[in-house]
Order: sequence, then structure tokens, then C-alpha cells
Amino acid sequence: MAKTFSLASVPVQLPPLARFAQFLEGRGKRLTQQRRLIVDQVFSHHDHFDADELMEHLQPLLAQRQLSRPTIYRTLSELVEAGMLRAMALGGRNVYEHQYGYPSHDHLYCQVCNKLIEFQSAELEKLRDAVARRHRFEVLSHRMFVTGVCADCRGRR
Amino acid sequence: MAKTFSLASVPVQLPPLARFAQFLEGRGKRLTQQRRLIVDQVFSHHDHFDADELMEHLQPLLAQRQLSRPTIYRTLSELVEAGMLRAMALGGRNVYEHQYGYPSHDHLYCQVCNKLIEFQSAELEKLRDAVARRHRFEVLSHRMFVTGVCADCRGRR
DNA sequence: CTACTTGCAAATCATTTGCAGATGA
DNA sequence: TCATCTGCAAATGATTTGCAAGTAG
Repeated sequence: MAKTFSLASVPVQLPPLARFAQFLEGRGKRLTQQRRLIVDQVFSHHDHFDADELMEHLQPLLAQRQLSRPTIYRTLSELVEAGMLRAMALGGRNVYEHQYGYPSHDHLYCQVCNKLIEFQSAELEKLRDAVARRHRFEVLSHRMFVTGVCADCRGRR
Repeated sequence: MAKTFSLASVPVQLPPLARFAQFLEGRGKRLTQQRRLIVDQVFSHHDHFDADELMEHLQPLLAQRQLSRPTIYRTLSELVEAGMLRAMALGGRNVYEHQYGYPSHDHLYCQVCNKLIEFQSAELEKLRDAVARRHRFEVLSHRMFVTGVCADCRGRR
């Protein structure tokens, strides 16, 4: 017998902009044109980026004064607060990645080509929880960052 | 029969200053009075510190101009290069801890009291290596950082 | 000697802030 | 309407750098 799925069993997820609107509303904040533009760009594709890279993508809008540097920084912070983006300090600046609608994961960082490779490990979370339990520590989040040389860069030597 | 140990079986470890001198020599650098003062202070006890905290401890010497802020920053970088200190970005500044003569470990970070709690896990390294192998990634180091609330702060609520 | 170091003052650089005018609900 | 936002310009703050004078080897 073929297994069937009801729509109800699929966890419905709001589009990023709608989710952000919800967050803003809950805080008495407004969904402005600028916030819309930034959220659209940020969630248009999945990758790691910093404020400068984001500004490059939004360059035309910055040039037309539809948007400014401070607003970009302010909105990135709000997206982190909203739990929609994750920030990590890397090389003196903040690097962001999607958290909303994206499975949790950790990173391998190639120090030759600066690539970030994602990996998932349920075991890692189990281990983390076991350690925390031992210290009667309440886990809110974690970050595992492995530095080394990626397969491509190893081959190239 | 009582087990005996030969001196040779004890892995001899140079004192931090001697180890640093060795590192400097290999680079054609000099063991100056300032570097001596900084290394002595840094390795006088094990804890986590940032440049400012270190400068507070060295305040008298700074006041007497035996030492300056740039020299402290320069020397901290050299100690990291030498593999004697580890740096981690935390709250917009660099936090350092002993690497030389201290077992490798990871951290639980209490976001209420900002305390760093160390833990060791051989399993974590095994897991890390297994993940890396799967990605044909060469591991050089890693960092695991668990954010949450420590036992003391949980009790206090 | 003289190349490496230092302290000083100034520069960096990503990010943040004060404020007056603009705007979303 | 009017509290929230935005862009601008300037401030921040940790860290870094240029340079002339000092010092280790």
C-alpha cells in the first residue's frame, strides 16, 4: 500500500518575507521598503556572505539611495534577532548564513581557498547534549568549526 | 615489584619563556625585555583573557613606559603564531588562552554570566575526524563552542 | 655594528550612532 | 497622526601601522 501524505503533515513554512513581517509586527516595527529589498536579496539563494558582499549585490539600490549602509547593518541584526540568519565571526568580520528554512549544520573551513563546507551530524548534537548534561548546562545553540584543507586544495599539491 | 620511571619517560617541556625564545630564535627574532615581561604575565596562571585585561595586569609597566599597547598586541600575535596561545573571537574582541602545556579542550559559554567552561571529549575528536574523512578534508584544528546557561545561573532563577 | 624592536601618534576598518527629515500603519 | 525609519555624517573601538629612536646579539 502506497503511503499517503496529508497536507497537514507537511510543516508549512512562511516565505522569508512573511516570516520577517510577523517578527516585526510582534515588536511594533514596520515592514519598510528597505527591509523588503534586503530580505528579498538575502533569501534569493543560499550561501555565506558578509555585509560587503550583500552591499555589492544591492549596489544599484545603494547608488539610487533606495538603501544605505547603516540600514543594511541594522536589518542584518534584526534578521539575526529574528532567528532567520546566523552570524559567525570570521576573519574580523561577520559572515551570515540562512537559518530560517535551512537545516542546522556545522562547517569545515578550508584555510587555503577560504571555502566553507557544510556538514550535518546528529551524533554531534547527542555528544553536545551529553557533555552539557554532565555540567548541568542548558544548551541554547552551538557552533563547531573545523579548520583545515579541503579535498580540492589537497589534490592541487 | 614497584614500577619505576626513568626521567626520560617524562616528556620534558620547556618553560614558556624558553619555548618562546626557541621560536623567536628560529625566526631570527630577539628575546627582548618586553617580550619577557609579557610571556611571564601571560603564563603566570591559566585563564581566559583579552588584550585589555592583560594590559590591566601590566598597568604599572605601561605607566612606566617599560611596555606599550602596540607591543602587547604584537607579542600576543607572535604567541599565537608560535602555537603557545589560542585566540577566539568573542563579543567583538579576541580572547586568548593557553595552548602550550595545556590539554586541548572546547568550551561551554554561559551567556548570562559570560563564563567560559572548559570540557574535554575524545569522542568529539573522533567524530570530527570521521566527518572530515567523509569529505576528504585534512583537519588542522577545530573549535566547538556551546552557548547556553551554566548551572549557577540556572539555579539563580 | 646594524637589523630587529619599540613607543608614539595616527591610521584602519567594520560597524554603530545622533539626528533631522521621511514614511508606514 | 506620529512613532518608527532612514540616510547622512561623524563616532566608535579594537587593532594595526609608519616612523624615528632604542637595543639585542
